[in-house]
Amino acid sequence: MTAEPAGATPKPQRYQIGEVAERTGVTQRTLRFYEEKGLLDPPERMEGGFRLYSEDDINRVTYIRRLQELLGFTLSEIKEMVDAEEEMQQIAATRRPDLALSERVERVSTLVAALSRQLEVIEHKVTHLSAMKEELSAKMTRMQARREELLRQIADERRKTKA
Amino acid sequence: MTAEPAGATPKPQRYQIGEVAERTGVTQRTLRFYEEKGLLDPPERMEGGFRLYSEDDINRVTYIRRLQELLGFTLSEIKEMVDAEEEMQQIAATRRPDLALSERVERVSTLVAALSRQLEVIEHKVTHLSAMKEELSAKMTRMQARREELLRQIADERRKTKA
DNA sequence: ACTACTTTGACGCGGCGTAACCGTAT
DNA sequence: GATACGGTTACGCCGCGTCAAAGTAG
Repeated sequence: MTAEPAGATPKPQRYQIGEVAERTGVTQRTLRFYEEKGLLDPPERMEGGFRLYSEDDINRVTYIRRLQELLGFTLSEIKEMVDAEEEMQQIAATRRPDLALSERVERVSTLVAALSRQLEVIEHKVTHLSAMKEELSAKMTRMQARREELLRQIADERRKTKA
Repeated sequence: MTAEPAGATPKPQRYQIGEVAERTGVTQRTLRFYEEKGLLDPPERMEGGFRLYSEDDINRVTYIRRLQELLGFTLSEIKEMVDAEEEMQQIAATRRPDLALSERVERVSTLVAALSRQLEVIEHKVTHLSAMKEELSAKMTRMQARREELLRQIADERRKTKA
């Protein structure tokens, strides 16, 4: 019986901190640290106190890491962003679509602002990286040529010594 | 007479730490710190002890910063790279091209290795950034649509109230 | 003699790494 | 009950930011 009884909540998969660390590529220390700083909200625990993370938690971690490593945002900047995102989802889940219409516009707007900030950073980085790439590959070819030249000189040297 | 007397060394431009900081976009603290860590070699000083940087020093700083910010290398990784680069230039300048031929091949090789490492990182970053960009712009359009929708709802609301 | 700039300390902070010591899972 | 894994606490490191107190440049 792997099928769910109709109407039952399909018991959601949970992961211990070690597996989450492996899958996300961060250390356990980092996971606890993010929690401490409010970037991850406190996960469930089992009886003995072991943390149990959900898939959503994992996605959040990879999201945080990308903002950090690829875009270079600080953790406090990232916190603002994930907070905004979270508020959004709560609003989307709430079934009182009325009452706070202008509020909701506000949230969406701040989220759009955050997204466009991120997009700007990305484009900035991509252009600079491309320029750097050109430069480096040019230098690379020069160096390889130089290396060839030196190797030829060494070969000549050896022939002389033989003769 | 702005022309150089024949054979005279055209007095090289030097800059104080403040100007260097401005031009490179780092703080004075950072410049002193890089020097302390051996990333910049100690610049000249004037009588009273003020640092005097050359154009080469400035280029080095911007080079360091790009490796840091765009590629995400640590300062110790960067130190290895600039050290290799420096050795190369010394070898290129030295007018005893013989004697250390195999040595020179070694240096060039390590430099090529460093360059290809950098290129790898660049390509890795560019692909991930592009993917992220697609994702974000998709989300962006969704959010903007949502915003429009909400604004329309608000307009409707107002018409009702009026009526 | 003024003002702007620079010097060397020294402490602080963000973002974790790394034990240490103890409790939990299986 | 042995072995692997996780919990908290605490100190350390990197890459600087930020005074503070004193000296130099022009």
